[in-house]
Amino acid sequence: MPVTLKEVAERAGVSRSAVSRTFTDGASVSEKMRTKVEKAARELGYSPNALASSLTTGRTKLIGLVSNNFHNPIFLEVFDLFTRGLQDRGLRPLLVNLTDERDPENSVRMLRQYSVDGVVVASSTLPPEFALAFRDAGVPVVHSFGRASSSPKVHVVGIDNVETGRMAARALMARGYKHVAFLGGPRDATSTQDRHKGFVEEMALHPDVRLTESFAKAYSHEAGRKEMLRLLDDQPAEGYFCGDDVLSIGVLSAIKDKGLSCPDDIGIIGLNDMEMSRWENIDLTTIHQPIKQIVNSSIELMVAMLDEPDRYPEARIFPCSVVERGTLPELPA
Amino acid sequence: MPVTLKEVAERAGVSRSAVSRTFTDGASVSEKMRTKVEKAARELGYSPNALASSLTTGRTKLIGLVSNNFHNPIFLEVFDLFTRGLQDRGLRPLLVNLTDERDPENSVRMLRQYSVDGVVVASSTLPPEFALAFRDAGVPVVHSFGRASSSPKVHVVGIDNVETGRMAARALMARGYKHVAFLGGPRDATSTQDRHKGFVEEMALHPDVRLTESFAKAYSHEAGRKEMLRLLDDQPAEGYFCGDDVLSIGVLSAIKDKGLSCPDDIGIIGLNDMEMSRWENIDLTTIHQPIKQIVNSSIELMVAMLDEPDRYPEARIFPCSVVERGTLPELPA
DNA sequence: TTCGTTTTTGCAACCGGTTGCAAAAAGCTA
DNA sequence: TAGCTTTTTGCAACCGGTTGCAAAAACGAA
Repeated sequence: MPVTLKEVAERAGVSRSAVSRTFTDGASVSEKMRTKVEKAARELGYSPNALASSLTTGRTKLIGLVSNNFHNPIFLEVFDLFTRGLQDRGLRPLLVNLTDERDPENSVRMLRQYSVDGVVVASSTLPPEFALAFRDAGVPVVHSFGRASSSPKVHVVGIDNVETGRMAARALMARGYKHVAFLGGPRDATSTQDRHKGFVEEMALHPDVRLTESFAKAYSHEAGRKEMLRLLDDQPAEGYFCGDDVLSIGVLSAIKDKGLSCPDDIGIIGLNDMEMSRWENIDLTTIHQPIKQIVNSSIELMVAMLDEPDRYPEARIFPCSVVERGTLPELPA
Repeated sequence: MPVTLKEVAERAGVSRSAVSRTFTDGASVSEKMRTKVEKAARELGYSPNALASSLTTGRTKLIGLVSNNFHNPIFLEVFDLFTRGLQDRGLRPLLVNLTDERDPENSVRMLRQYSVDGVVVASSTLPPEFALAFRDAGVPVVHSFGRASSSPKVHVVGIDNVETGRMAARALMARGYKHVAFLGGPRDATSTQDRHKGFVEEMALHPDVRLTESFAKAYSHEAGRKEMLRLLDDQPAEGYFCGDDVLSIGVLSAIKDKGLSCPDDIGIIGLNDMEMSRWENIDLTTIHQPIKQIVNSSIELMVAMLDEPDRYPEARIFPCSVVERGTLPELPA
């Protein structure tokens, strides 16, 4: 059983308020009082109960961190950045795994029971309704890796997925391919839809080039591999823009399995530039998504919202860029 | 601002206790009262404040999930299993990232401020002092993937790392190698020490076989790759037991880089059998660590401890087994 | 219908803190 | 040293719940 304020007060021979004040910064306490209380606290090994104080202050410093894809290694990087960034600001992440959860209300209720100060939805595949549900419940929310609507209802930090689609198309066109393909992530994810849109738009400028399209069931290795194995049975394209990196790696695995080689037989460009894509035995050409900036910006936004809950929603969009590696042929000079 | 108990009580025209009771199971409430209160609660959109109730019950249902390696993909699997398993039991994981944290006291203080009901230390590299510090603070603790001491001070769930070392040695010996090597993880991790011990012990039975040893700085791709590149400049062994899977993959990358091939020039066996090792373009021969069982058992143990805090500490050890894949030559028939 | 039992309900105190307010102490000026 | 300000301190109420206890209500038996 932990030491309480009252015990410290008794030992120091002062009132409970005095103890409370020495532990709240900005409160008025004399130097003499402070040292006396701190001494007693140290001797007793006291540290204040954050949850009890939240009752009166209305602040728990708890932030819900909501995600749904625990099979995509990029989220390990995302969790690392979020946990450290939040910790550095004295906030604590309450991790929520929404795999298999379809009802936003459910998660809202759960996080509200814990009076989280805010919620970060970190996912490009969760429908916008989740972020909205939190907003409607009066909880500050940031949707990281979400879609930047033109009239955003919630704060969004991420990238312009339509533009990345165009970028990928241009990268493939630069190779002179005559048949390219879009192999997207799950159809209902806004990120997939936007990347698809941009890709198709850009390809419309090249009516002579054949374009095929398909979609994997998830942003995962297995889904990418399965879909590609299917495609390879038919008439595969020369170059593929894959939904994301982990999906790309699944695709690479399928290509290798069929005895084909990348980039000689088939070229691949992914999206994310996760750590693994840099590994020399993967060496994936991909579009860099600045996740560090996105996460840090999300955290800053969250912190700002804690002081200003009705802050006007904004979209923060970070530019991406192609990282040339080994899964597309070298560019002609 | 959320609805409170009091408001529900007023609307239903009953006492606050009555409302409280309808939301605590096992409490005595008449059917009539229950429906009346539930109606009012529904209309107001009330859900009880878990933190406030924790004040009197002494239970927050918050579990600290402590880890320090966010660069090893296996931990994404571990987080997935933990978050889901805890959620299923009505518990909530408070994620703590201990990268760069050297002082156990610090993390203890932090988690105590949030009155977590228990702590799971999920790491094979954190020194036992961390788990001990929690225990000494009177917080139920399970060390998952920790070392099973003969006189355990805290609950440990994991594998017999010494035995895995022996296993790996036998697997390499079965290939008839005359020069094998141990390429461990960080020297100060108990898991590294134990795997090393077992490996050396088993190799002592083969005095004719040359044995070399080295250690990478972390269980990470980069560390494995760096160390292997260094080793390859000298006189490499024929077969390597690598600290874990992600390290193995780093090693594979180094091998490929030097124009060598695996398993023809050099054989590799890892440890963990993480999802990625099954990927066809990695196809790592490795020792399977039953992480699903370990995680679930850890959770069960934690749940048991919540009811029985002074439960006598036990070690739960799960057997491992070699998974034959593509990075060791096929076994002679 | 009455009386003893059992169940249901409300009161009030408490969990571990915070905070507005007024009294007490300290500081300053003359 | 008196008189006025400013700072420090303690009191007491409150945050949103829970719970032991006793009163009230419902039940059952005679």
